[in-house]
Amino acid sequence: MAGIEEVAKLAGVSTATVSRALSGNGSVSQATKLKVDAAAEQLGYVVSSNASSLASGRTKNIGVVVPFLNRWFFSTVLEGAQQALLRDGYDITLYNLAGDGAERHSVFEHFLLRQRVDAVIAISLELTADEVSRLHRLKKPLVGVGGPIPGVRTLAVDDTAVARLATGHLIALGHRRIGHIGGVLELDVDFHLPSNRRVGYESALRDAGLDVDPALFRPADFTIQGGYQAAKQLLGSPYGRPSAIYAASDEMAIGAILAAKDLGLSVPRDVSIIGIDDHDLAEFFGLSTVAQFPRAQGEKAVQMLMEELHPERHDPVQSSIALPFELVVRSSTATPSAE
Amino acid sequence: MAGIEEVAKLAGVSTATVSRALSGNGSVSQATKLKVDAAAEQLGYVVSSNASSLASGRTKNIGVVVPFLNRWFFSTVLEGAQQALLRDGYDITLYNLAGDGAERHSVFEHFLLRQRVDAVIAISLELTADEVSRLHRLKKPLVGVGGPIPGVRTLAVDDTAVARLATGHLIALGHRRIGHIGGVLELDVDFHLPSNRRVGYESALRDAGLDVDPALFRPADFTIQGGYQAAKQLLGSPYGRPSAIYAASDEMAIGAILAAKDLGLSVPRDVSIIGIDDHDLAEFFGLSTVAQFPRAQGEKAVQMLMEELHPERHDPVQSSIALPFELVVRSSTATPSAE
DNA sequence: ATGAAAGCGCTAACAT
DNA sequence: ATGTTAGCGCTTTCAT
Repeated sequence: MAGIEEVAKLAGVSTATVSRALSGNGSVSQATKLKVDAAAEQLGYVVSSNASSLASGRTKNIGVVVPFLNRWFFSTVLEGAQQALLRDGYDITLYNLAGDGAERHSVFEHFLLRQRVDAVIAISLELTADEVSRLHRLKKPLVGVGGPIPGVRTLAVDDTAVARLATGHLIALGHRRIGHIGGVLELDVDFHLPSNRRVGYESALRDAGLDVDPALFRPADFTIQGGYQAAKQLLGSPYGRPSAIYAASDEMAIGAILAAKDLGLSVPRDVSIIGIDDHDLAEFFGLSTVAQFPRAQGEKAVQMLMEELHPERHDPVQSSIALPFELVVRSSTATPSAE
Repeated sequence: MAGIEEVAKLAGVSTATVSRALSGNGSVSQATKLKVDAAAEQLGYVVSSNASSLASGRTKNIGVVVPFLNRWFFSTVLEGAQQALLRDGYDITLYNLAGDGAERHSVFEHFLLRQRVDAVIAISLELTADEVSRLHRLKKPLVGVGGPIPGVRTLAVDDTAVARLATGHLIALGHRRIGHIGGVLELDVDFHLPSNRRVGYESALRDAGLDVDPALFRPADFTIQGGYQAAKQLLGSPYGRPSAIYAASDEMAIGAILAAKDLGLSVPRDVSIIGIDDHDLAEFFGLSTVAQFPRAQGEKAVQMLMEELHPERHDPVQSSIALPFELVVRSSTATPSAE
């Protein structure tokens, strides 16, 4: 393990100059920079992040906190963030809050606060006021993705508008009885999106002069399984069967498609189905959906943090950003067939 | 940010004693330990990981390298590892090698070597000899999960045996024409499992005195989509249609189930299908499979690293471990129907 | 543009 | 069992 001193010796300069040359902070002549780079290269020198962090107070490391890893949305945001950070020379330290409150507590008490990170990205996590204020007190920039955190800059699609768009699509096709598979309320206190996605649905119905029928709502857990079961119940009833279903996530929508098939119903002839997300599998299932772009969300979160961490290098921070979303019509939605 | 000095002052001891009391290294009387703990608690003191790492040479941080994040196997291993590490007070720094070689190169050149980690877990990644030797030179323990790395302790199920078990199950049911959906060879140089899973299939066939018919093999990319397309081709042919399909992953097997349905074939009456993994969705689809336990694999990888990092605290290292796997019979496999 | 030197906040000998 | 002290390997003033 070559140290900075050896590089300095080989390049014939002081360690201070090596540090400046390699980090880009402070001015170094073109000529010496070249010498230093060559020496570092030759020795295979890599800075010790610990020594560097200790001396500078910067860790070049971002903490990312997620509630789950094995869900498409989270892992995709994470991937986007990771790639953006890699470009800026940052590492990611991952905190997975799956599990009980004890785990969560320990993450905050002992891990995040260890000064191992320069900033934190919280994905779909509603942090408590206490957790937020601790981070603030440490002057760690914090940005949320996909879930509103009070007092924190958050990157999230307008869930109500998204829901209205999905529902509106069905209404525009002529559907009048539109079922909704939404989130379980008890589950996932961290999510507000289930209720927002329901609010948008209801407002779209009302705007179209349609009644909101509570019998047409089924809660589920955002999984394919959950969507399947909810859809079976919705579609099983011979009387009030909806001609269309709007599910609050693509995974649940896919479950609904499978349920319809198993009931012998044809999609979209007998029932139209739309989801939200544009999940990897949506295309395969021909699922109409409202796309959000989690990978881009991850990248944008990084960009926001970089602006806070390096104000000099960036244009002024835009405090609030409207995230894009987009209706994607595939083959799971169509005009309702004549009764 | 309270420092160790303030804690020492408050507790009325030296910083060395605080360090010992809090870390558990070195001996401290019960009484002073209590005092120190109280003082630290009162001040909200948390050690600076950088200062600690710099002084001790230990980072309490493990690097985890994965090729993808949004695949069930990887994220599940990662989750298992994360949870195990949390218990031991370790953080995870995540390196995602998705993307091109440049990214991979930069991960190794500049990230892993920054001395930010005490050890590395490589998931389903075949590291080059050069990459391995660099890690070795740095004396960083390295363990692989799910993919064989030459010269490195690897945790992996015996893929050949697993494949033989899956195929054997079909043979035992009486199937004679057994198709196989396996990995694309060009894709994923990092995986050897596709070929091992094919070798096991072929050897099971031969053991049973059955011919290996190359027409019954289709490559796919380990996704549901890929499995669907491969299965359509396998099942579409009216002549040589296999009575059973063994897919090298559950995701591909699920694709095969969907393909069978779309072709109007009933599973398992017209065709039996088995996969490998015991994916989250396997139960939902009634998929018979050979379960491996990725979460446990992640935990075990951590355990191995801990044994290397803290030999004193652990029983002697078992160098090689046979990982468990288990046939799970659900409703996608059955005796072939009479011709 | 470059160098000298004082820390960054801890840990680990070494003493006692 | 506890204190003293010398670093760990850098970055960053402050000079020049």
